[in-house]
Amino acid sequence: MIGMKDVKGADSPDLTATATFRLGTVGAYVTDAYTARIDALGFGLRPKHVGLMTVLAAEGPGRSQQDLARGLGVAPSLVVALADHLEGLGAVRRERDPADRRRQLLTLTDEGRALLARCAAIGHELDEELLDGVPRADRERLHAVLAALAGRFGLPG
Amino acid sequence: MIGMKDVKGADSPDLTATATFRLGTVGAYVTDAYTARIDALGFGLRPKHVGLMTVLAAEGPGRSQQDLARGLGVAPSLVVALADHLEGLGAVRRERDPADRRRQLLTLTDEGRALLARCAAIGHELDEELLDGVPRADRERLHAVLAALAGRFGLPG
DNA sequence: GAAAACGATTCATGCTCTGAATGATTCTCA
DNA sequence: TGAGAATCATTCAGAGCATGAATCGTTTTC
Repeated sequence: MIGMKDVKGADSPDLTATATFRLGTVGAYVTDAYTARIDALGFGLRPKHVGLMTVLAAEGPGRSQQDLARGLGVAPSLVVALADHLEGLGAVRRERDPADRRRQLLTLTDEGRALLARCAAIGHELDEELLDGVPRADRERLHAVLAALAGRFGLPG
Repeated sequence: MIGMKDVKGADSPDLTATATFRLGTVGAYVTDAYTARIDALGFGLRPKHVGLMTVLAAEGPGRSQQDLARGLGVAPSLVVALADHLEGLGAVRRERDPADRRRQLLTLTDEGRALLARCAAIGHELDEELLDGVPRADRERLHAVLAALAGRFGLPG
């Protein structure tokens, strides 16, 4: 039976054998699951809100919205909406930069840090469920490769 | 300096340390890159079109649109639009099931197979570029883990 | 043979995101 | 110094993708 599926012609390249395909489908699935979890918190949070808080926590306080937009890879106008919502939750503070009053400096508040911590905890819970049964060595290698790729692509984190 | 970042309180759980976060961001990045490539083909193809062709190729001809919708995890009405477009390209054939004339049986044409092959080739090219420099052993392990997860989640492929 | 169930299709709508236009502030440099 | 270019945040209209309800034809059930 070996080779039977090739009877009709040359071996067709299999898309499902690519990392591109697997990363895309698995990534979308995981993101959907995560979206549902943070939505259940009831604060109207979407992954991009968490992303914004994450870069805010990572790159220290006092980033302009322009910086954030670049860091997140989104349009500046979207950062406005994200920041509006987070500000409404008290998770983020907006202050005009005294040195350049065009800029809005965003800072994560203590409440924001607490909220981000909850979102991070949800991520860890989800990891446990999704990767249940995957050997620790495999998990670590997966994480190492993904982190390396993220760094190469200039992704946040 | 060790532990300095914890000065202000308990060690905050780090979202960027989760597979959830990494799979989400890296997956979205890779999907964007792939979307741009297949778009450059000029056939108006989006990842879901390729997904539809992929399950059609994998699960043999003669699937109803209802089946496909379940397999892809999308609403049946979306399959209509996807199939419309692919039919317009000559990549897919629509035939009423003689045994149940409510059903539309979708079949990948030879042209469809050729188109899918091109899309798969693009995926492999992208793999080469994105994973350039990643050791073969790591690539294989990455793929194995992702394939296992995809199977567990019931994803196509 | 009537009613319920099922499949495909259309359509209106929601959601996310973008890019252009606007207003305020700062920078450039003649 | 002062006029025009550049920069930042914001608003707003609109594109694009996906969904769910309504509809029509077909089949199943009893």
